[in-house]
Amino acid sequence: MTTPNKRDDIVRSAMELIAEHGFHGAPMAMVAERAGVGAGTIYRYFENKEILIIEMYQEIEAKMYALILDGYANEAPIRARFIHLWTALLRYFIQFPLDFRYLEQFRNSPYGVACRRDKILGNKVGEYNVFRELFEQGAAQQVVKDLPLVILFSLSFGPLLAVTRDYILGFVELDETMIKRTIEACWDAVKR
Amino acid sequence: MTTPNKRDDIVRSAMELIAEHGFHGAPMAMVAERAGVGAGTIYRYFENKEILIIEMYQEIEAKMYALILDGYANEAPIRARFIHLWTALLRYFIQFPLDFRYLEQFRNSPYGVACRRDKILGNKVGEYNVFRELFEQGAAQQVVKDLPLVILFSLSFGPLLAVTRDYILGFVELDETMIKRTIEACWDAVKR
DNA sequence: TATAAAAGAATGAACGTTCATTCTTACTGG
DNA sequence: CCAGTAAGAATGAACGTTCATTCTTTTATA
Repeated sequence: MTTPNKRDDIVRSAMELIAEHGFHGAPMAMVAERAGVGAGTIYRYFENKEILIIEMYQEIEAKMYALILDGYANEAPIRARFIHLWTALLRYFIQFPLDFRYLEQFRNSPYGVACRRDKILGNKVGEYNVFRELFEQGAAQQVVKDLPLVILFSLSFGPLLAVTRDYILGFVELDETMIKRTIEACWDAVKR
Repeated sequence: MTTPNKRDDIVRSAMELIAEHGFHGAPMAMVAERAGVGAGTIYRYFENKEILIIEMYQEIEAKMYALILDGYANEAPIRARFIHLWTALLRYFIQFPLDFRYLEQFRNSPYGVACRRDKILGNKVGEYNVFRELFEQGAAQQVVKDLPLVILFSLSFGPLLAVTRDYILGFVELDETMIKRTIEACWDAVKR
């Protein structure tokens, strides 16, 4: 009975449980039960829990990039591009809070740290990265602060993620103007 | 054999393990071994693991407040007070990276979220809070952005914590000028 | 010797993973 | 069109391990 969506059921189930209760609050048995499959079935689709976790992250990342790059104008001014990307990101998180919470769990796990270490210290120079490109051009045009790339990332993503977190935890409401002003504050942190 | 520092040994051991490997990477048996005590001994000092975790958080918080309030001038201008507090906080994290990593683990745990929820929604109006006072006065004097308190917190702590995290993970170096410019960028995010 | 403290072996619950088995589907020759 | 059979997807009980906590024994102190 190979329904084509059995894998998707497992992913959705694991995602909900992990986003809400963390990796250790999502035992495979519970993932299986919620997905409506047998415990062993998961292992037909994913070699083990770690691989399930990493593949889920990669799927979210791909989905996220597709969304924020939609309508992105490569030749627009730095500030406009920044506003576009950060706004799209915040909207994405608002629309898919489960994705955000999963990413947060991932970020704070050994997998996430290792992943980030690779990206930063690995010096994948060939690899294309919208964010890096944006900041490098911004530095060249002297419209963003003259600081290391890593710090520019932290200064601009830090507040965005913190606000998103508070919104998703129900600590604050975000209407259109609040979104706009939050993104502008993120820009203020990096603009020269 | 009541050495007076047995409790401290347990706390230090638990702190190191939790900071480095998370709550689930710090089994009680390992905490005991590193502290040089028997597994059962821990339960003479702490009722259970959860209470150990929470008490450790409270100890760090107290230590942190003592440090950042040292030399804090209540009547100084908003910006100067902001710089003082954020700089002291960053220096504290740099000096005690274990404390920072423990706090991060705690923040991302159910304990930490519940704790924060209490502080924000509990409306502990009577409770004194330097940060809230600073932002409220800043808003009154129109030197900080007219945004909800929660968002001002996120905008200013978000980048600080993100940069600290990158420093502690070894992704970036922080000399005196870099510290100064990072704090100023945090200020830029909230200043009007 | 009596009492409190410390130790670490014992316990039971919970976990990720495996595997013998069952069930479903696809394919075959008549 | 229909048995009959092979292939492989799905299952869930069972396993070995790990964990927090408890219990019994040993040790130190008074």
